[in-house]
Amino acid sequence: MNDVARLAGVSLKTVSRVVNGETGVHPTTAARVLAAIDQLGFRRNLGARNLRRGSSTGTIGLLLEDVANPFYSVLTRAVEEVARQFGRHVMTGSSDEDPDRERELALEFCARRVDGLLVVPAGLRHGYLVPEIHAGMPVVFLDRPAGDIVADTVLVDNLGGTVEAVRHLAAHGHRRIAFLGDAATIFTASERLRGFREGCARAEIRFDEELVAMGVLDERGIAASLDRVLNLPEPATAVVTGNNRITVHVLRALAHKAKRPALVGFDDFELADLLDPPVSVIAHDTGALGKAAAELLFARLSGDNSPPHRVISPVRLIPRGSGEVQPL
Amino acid sequence: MNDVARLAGVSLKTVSRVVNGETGVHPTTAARVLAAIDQLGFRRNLGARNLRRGSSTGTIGLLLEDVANPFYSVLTRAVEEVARQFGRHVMTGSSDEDPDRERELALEFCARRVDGLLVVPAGLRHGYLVPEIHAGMPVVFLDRPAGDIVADTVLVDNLGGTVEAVRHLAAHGHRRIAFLGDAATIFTASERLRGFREGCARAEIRFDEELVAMGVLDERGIAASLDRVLNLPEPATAVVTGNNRITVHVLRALAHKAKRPALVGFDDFELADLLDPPVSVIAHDTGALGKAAAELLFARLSGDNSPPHRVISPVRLIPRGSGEVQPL
DNA sequence: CCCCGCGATGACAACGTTGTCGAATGCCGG
DNA sequence: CCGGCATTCGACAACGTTGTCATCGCGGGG
Repeated sequence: MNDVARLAGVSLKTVSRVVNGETGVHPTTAARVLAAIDQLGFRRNLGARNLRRGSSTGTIGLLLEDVANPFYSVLTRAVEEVARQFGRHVMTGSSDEDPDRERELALEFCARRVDGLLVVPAGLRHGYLVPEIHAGMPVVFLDRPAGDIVADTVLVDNLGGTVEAVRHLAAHGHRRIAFLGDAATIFTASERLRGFREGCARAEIRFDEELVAMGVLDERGIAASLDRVLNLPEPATAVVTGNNRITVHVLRALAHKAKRPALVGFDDFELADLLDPPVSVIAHDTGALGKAAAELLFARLSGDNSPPHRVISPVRLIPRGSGEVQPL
Repeated sequence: MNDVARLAGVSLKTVSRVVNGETGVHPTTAARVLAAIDQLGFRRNLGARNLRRGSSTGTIGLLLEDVANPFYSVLTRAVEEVARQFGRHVMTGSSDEDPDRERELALEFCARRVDGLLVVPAGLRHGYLVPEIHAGMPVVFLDRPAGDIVADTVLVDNLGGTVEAVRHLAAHGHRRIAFLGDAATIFTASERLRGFREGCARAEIRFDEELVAMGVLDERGIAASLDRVLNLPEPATAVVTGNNRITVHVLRALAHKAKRPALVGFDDFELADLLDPPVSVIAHDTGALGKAAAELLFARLSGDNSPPHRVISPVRLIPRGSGEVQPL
C-alpha cells in the first residue's frame, strides 16, 4: 500500500480510502490510485485489516471425522452454504476420530480467531474448549454431544431410528435380529445400540448379546461377525447395521450368499434403491443437520445468548424391500 | 497479552518469550506468566503473529465445484492430508460451476494471503489470476486446465479413458454406441467426447451425432435422452456415460427396463460392483489426483520454479459385466 | 475584506504480535 | 574492590491496515 501511495503521489490514507470505496476522494486522484494499484498488482491484506478493525475474520471452523465420507461431505456443503449467506468462509479439519487431533485443530482454529466452531466430536472430553467458549467463541456440536460440557448440540434421533428399525423387522416376523455397530465409545453408536435394545424390549424380543457386534469396521471383520450371527444355533434372520459404511460392507459380504437375512441400515446412501433387493434404511436429512447447526452458530454470532439448545433432527424409515424379507 | 503481562508483573516481551518457548526466561517468571495466561484464558492471535513475522499464514485455498460430490470430497481429503504433512490448513470453497463465484472466491483467498491455491476451474478465463501468480502465489489447476493461462495442471486421462470404453464395447460386438456427457463447455466433458469419437474411429464405427447428448444433467432429461437413443431406427445397443452423476441417473432410468444396453461409465463409484449387472467403469484414483496436485503446490512453495508441469493421471477400465452385454 | 464552511488530503496512533538492542543484575576471577 | 561476562528482562519499532483528527485551499456570505 505504501508503494501504491508513492507511485500515485498520495498518502497511505488516500489509498486506503480508495480501496475501501470511501467518499471524499477526488475522482482524478482516485483514478491515479487505481492505476497504481493495477500496475503494482496490489491486493489489500485482509489479515492486517481485520487486526486493525478488530472485526471478525470472516471464517468459521468445521471439525469432523473425514470429509471423504459422504455423510460429512454433505454436511460440509450445507455448512458452507449457510456460511456463504452470512459472508463467512469455512476452514475444515478432519480429526480421524483422534481426540488429540481434534483438540489440536480446535485450538489452532481458535488461535486463528475463527468467528465460531462447528465440531463433530471425536473425543469425550471437551473441557479444553471451556476457556474459549467463556471468552466468547460460539461452539456448536454436531451429530454427537460434547463429552463433559453443556453446549449447543444438533443431533440425529439415533434412538428413535433403531427402535423403528427393530419394529419394522419384528412386524415382518423376525425374532432373531442382529445389530452390527461402530465402537460403543462413539455416542451415535451407543445410542443406536440403546435404541436397538429398546426396540427389542418393545417387540418383546429377548435381547441376546450373541447377536451384537460393536466396533468391527473393516470388511473382513464385518464379514466374520455376520457369519457368526448367521450360524448361531438360533441364527439371526435379520440384521440392523449401525451406519452407512457398515451397511455397505454387509452388503458386500452378503452378495454371494444364497440365503440372505432381512436388512435395515442406519443412514441412507446413494443407489440403495437400485440394489437387489433394494435396501431399507433409516434416513435423515444430513444437509438439514448441517444447516441447522450452522444457523444456530450464526444466531449465537448475532448475539443470541439464550441457554444452550439441544436440537434432535428426526429420522424416518424408508422401506425399500430388504426389511420386508420374511424369516424362513 | 498486555493483560497477561500486567497480571504477571512482567513486560509484554517476556510474555511473548514464554508463549513462544524462547530460552532465557527465568523459570519462576515463566511460571508466573503461565499462571496468568491460564487465569485469563489467553491465546495468542495467529493473525497478528503472521503479520508481524511476515511469515506464511499456514493455509491453502481449495476451489472446487461442490464438496458434497464424492469425487470432490475424496479430492478434498487427499489435499487436506498433504497439507497436514506440510503444516498447513485448508480453506474450501464451492463454486457451483459459476465462473464469477470462482473468481470471487479465488481473489478472496488471495487477499487472505493463503500460501497457495488449488483450483478446479469453473470458467475458461483465468487472466484475473495472472497478477497473483506474478506476485508469487502458487496456483495448481486440478481436473481441468486453466482457460487462457499456462500454469501447473493435474488432469485425468479423459481422452484415453473413453477411447478405452469404446474399444471395450466394440470388442463385445457393439456398433451403435451412445454417449451421454456433461456440457461440452466443461473441459473434461469435451475431452471425453473427443475420446469417444476417437474410439469410434479406431473401431471403425461411423460416428453418429444422433447418439450423443451433452449437457443434460437432471434425472428426467437423462431418462429422455436415453429413451431417444434406444428408440432410434438404428437403436443404440451400448451407452458410455460421461461422469458418475450421469451414470447413476442412467442406472435409475434403466432399472425397470427389460432390455438393457451395455454400459460403461466414466468415474468409479461405490457399490458399482453390487448392482445387477455390476457396472463396468473407467476408474481413476481420485485421491492420487488430489495428492499429486497438492504435492506439486508444496513443491512450488519450497522454491521449485521449473516451467509449469502438466501431469496426466492414468485411468483404467474395470470390467464388471455391464460392458460385456452382447448386442441382440 | 474577513471568516466560515466544505471538500480533499495527510499525519499519527493503534490493532496484537515479535525482532532488535540495550539495560540491569548478579557472579566470577583478578 | 573492580571489570567483565552471562543471564534475564524491557523499551521500542515494525508488520499492513484503518479510525481520528488536523490541515489546506477555495468559494461564498456578511
